[in-house]
Amino acid sequence: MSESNSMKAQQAGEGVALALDAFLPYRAARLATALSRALAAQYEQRYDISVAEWRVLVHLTQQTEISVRDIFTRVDMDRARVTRAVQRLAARGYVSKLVNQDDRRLVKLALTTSGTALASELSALAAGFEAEIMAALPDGSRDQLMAQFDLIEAAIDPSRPGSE
Amino acid sequence: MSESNSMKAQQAGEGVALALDAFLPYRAARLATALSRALAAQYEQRYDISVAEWRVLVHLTQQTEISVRDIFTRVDMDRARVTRAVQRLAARGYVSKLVNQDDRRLVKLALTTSGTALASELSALAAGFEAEIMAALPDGSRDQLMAQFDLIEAAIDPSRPGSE
DNA sequence: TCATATTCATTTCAAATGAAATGATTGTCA
DNA sequence: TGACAATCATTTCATTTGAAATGAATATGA
Repeated sequence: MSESNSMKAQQAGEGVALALDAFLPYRAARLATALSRALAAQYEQRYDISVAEWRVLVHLTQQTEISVRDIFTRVDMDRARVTRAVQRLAARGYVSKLVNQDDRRLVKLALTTSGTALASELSALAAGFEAEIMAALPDGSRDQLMAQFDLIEAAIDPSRPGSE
Repeated sequence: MSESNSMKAQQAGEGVALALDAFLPYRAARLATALSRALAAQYEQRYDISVAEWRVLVHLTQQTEISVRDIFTRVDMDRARVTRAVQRLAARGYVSKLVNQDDRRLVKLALTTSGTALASELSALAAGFEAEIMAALPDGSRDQLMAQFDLIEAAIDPSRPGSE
């Protein structure tokens, strides 16, 4: 209320003022947390499921008879985080956990019947959530976004080239 | 040893298999952590700066004489997280922390001389990092991405309409 | 075959996180 | 004016996180 507005941008470091609002890593982080929070708000209380658990469930929807390692390499979570998410899901009967008899170090995860049902509900919820957002974007935006994301990820880590 | 492999994909939930690799919230989260990690790898050890500290520094580059609240509302961090980042930065002499005399509940943050220097180095580093990535994308991708991000954020939270 | 290295999943432990409590200050309104 | 509500920064405390340690199983190589 009394700051002389003449010295507003004085200290701003001359030439090197990074435009934070147009800085990709910052914007990507902001976008991701906004999406994650909004989506989680729809299932966290209703189903008492955490983000990590959600990811494991949905991943098991895609491939079953899978190990902890398969998940955390593919889903970008810590090994410990996956282990703990699986523990909670198994304790509640959504996921079955058997020892892989071909390699007894590995765990063989799969959805149970109720886990399959839950995953279906969650998937439908998620698809609806995303559809609402996508409706605000021009046609073809999803493909465009995914293509751009692929390129960026490839540029960051050349050893993880797009597919597989 | 006992699972008949004839029941491989049986459990996969029929119709509702969400395509995780094309699911926006998941891809945004993956992208954001990949970017954050790759960037942080460039400054964390070299300057001993955390992600939260980096954000506060860069934010102070844009506007000075600012409060904790100004930062955490704009930069999408917890109040406590901002407070702690500021504490560490102040302890190392990068940020000055004064009481705002017009409203003594508020804190008046600003970069010190060495803080300005550090922020400049970090900004240059970040700009270079981003430029490398952007070089892998078609021209105009940044504007396109930012426009799409704006639309998505607006769709998520209509009360936070793009600018301001 | 046996010793060693490697690969998993899990656990441990210290650090980070965030929701709620606290203390200090300012705003509101009777 | 004075009581009460609201706002701000910080602290507290319980939970979450992830790096490293652990234990179990398999691979490798002498």
